Amino acid sequence: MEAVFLHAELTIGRAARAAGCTVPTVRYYEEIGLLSVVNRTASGHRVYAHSTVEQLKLIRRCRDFGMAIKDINALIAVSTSPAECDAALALINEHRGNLRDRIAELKSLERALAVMAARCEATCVGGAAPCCTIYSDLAESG
Amino acid sequence: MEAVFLHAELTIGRAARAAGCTVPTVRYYEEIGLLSVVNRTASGHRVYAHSTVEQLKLIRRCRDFGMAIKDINALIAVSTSPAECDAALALINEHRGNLRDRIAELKSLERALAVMAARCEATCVGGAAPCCTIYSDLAESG
DNA sequence: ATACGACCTCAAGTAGCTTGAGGTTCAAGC
DNA sequence: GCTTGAACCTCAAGCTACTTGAGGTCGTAT
Repeated sequence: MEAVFLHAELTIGRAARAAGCTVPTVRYYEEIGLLSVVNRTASGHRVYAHSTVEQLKLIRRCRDFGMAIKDINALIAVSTSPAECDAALALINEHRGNLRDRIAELKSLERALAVMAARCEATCVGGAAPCCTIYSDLAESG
Repeated sequence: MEAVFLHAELTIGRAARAAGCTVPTVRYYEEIGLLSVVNRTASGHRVYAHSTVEQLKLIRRCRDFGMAIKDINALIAVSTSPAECDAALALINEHRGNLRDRIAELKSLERALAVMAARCEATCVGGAAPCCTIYSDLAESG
């Protein structure tokens, strides 16, 4: 008897692979209540229905988007009440704003580092100036 | 006697403000050995010399740049051996690469979210479509 | 029969701090 | 000289989002 798992039901390992995360991560999501508690085989192994795997994929995708778990919980919460499209859209747009802010921040950091590297290369020619500009640049507010 | 602290020596509160972080953070840096152990007054209050405050500023600036503490430790380590400009520059450039990768990643996420939001606005006109596209978009691999 | 991978639970570790409890010390005003 | 309130002290625990490890069971292929 090997057909214990129907085509739509997966072990935790296969569910994790389908969602692109690790097995302990899946168990962790269940533990904190982000993923609904799943059925078990007689021996205690978890069995994942197709819909649960979809839920897991959604969670992973949101995490990959940099969303915090509490925000994903909020998104899932509004998804359970039908036609709460406005709320979902608002959450998505809020997160877009966060992303844009973070991108701008990182860009300015990268520019500052580029300036520092260029100054070092110009000043510490030969690679052995004891007065390397990098440390003084780092210590300055900028 | 109020001139216990010379003009170059600061309390932990002033040092933290100078570096733009909190007091517990400064103590934490000392605890983990990132910041050197400082002198104390007779009553046990920490006293920060100008050079220590500069070191703290450097640490905070690197953290603001998104560098991990172990990387900052490496940078400080090369800074103690004179003329290790090459090593410092290599660390900086490595971090620039990390930053650029992260920026590209976030940009693609933002684009994907923008597409999702646009699709929702186009499909769920009126804000109450029960078939909102956001959830199916999120569940898809993208 | 035996090996081996995949599964199980529970506990602790990770980064980089923050927060809280409970108690001194300092500087200023009266 | 006394009191108030801010700033300091230590130690411990909490936070996010997981990962890692120990020690054991289950499933299946040979």
